[in-house]
Amino acid sequence: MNTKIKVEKAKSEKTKVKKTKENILDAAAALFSKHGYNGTALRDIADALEMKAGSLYYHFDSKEQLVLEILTIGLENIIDTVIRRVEELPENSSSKEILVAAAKGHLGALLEKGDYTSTSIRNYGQMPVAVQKEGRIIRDRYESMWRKWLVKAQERGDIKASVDLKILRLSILGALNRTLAWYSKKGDLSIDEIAEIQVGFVWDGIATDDAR
Amino acid sequence: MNTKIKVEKAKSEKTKVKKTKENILDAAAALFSKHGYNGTALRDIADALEMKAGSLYYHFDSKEQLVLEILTIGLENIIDTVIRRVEELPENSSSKEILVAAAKGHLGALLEKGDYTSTSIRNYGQMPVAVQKEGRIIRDRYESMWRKWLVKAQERGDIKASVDLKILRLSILGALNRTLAWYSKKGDLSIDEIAEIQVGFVWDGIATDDAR
DNA sequence: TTAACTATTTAGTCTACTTAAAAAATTAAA
DNA sequence: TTTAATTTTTTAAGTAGACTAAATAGTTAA
Repeated sequence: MNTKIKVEKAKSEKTKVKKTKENILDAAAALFSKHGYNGTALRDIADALEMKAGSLYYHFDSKEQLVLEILTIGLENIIDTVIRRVEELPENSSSKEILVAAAKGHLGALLEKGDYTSTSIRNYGQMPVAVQKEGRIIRDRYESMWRKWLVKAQERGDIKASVDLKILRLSILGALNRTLAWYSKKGDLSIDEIAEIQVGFVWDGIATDDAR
Repeated sequence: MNTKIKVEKAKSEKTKVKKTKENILDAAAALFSKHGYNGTALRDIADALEMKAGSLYYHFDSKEQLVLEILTIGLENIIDTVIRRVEELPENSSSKEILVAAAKGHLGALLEKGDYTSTSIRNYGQMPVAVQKEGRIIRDRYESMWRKWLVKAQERGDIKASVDLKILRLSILGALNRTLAWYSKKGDLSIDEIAEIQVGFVWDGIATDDAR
């Protein structure tokens, strides 16, 4: 078989087909983000690209698979952002600094990234159950990063030995994710400030010395 | 006009019509809870009651309105449970005790109530946007109860003056709601214990004295 | 018994996802 | 360049599910 030519062909094809697929993903992400999963018909996506709805099926098996790809890209995006923020820290950073950096990355990705991330988070609940299940796999990978940071902090003696790290992790992420529901750019607090405040609550506690 | 008779008639009708409507709500809540909003066809609901799908429209204007009624009942359920738990406390309870009781009520309603509550929470994201918007009105009423408790605690000097109560409230509820995603009856912790732990994190803080 | 009202069914419309076959466009080979 | 093969898009029809209007059945009041 003429492998050389085959590879050449594959390469030139790829750039073209891939481009179309990318365009579809972009248009879909933008529409899902604005009108939700159920509020966006394949027709709408096709219209935005001056195609017919049926044509989308050459590139995707179903609407479900289409949104799954968007979800995956969006979630990877969050993971990358958080990792970067933590890696940017100096070597000798404190446990609290690491958690704050991770929280800032998490909120930043959630609140100010583009259509893919926003579709992934805001419309997660609307997606078909099968898609949500796939998303959970990526999320688990993400959460294990947090698990690592928390274990390290406890081993260092910075987090009380009595603290249940699993519940802690889920509490922190639950609190951070909830921010999506109320954050507004017009508010007087920046995303970084909100992250710092939320980690601060759980790190230092909110009670006065009298009340403990 | 013969008002007397009209009222009489209305009364006897009501019990009968209301019964049918109630049956529809019950069947729908059970199915939504199990298969989700989009995963449940009106056909399925009608089948469960040995009716035809079209008949449902005599009792409800739309699928949307049907799920809205279920959502409302479920949310009211949570509010009632939380209020009851807090009112059961002795007069002189501490701020922390009040918050813990509210958290227990919140988690209890979320995790162990019936189909209405579980539909309201688990499928909230799947519901039509208009329904979610309605739900938000009730949720706001609920959150203002929390606001009240927190303000009181801060006025008493039990919560640090520097704490932003709005962010605190949203953090706590975010953390509690997230429990729905991971709680399992088979776990070794009871619902009350989880509530106590989560409030404990934010009340006392997780850091060791060394790390602050 | 009849008239009015209540409740349910039937039959069909509409929208949106999906599929299969046909057509068009592109690429490779002769 | 022409032909053949392959890729991509469109067309047209199929299906499912929400919804509607008209017909029918059942119930209550006079």
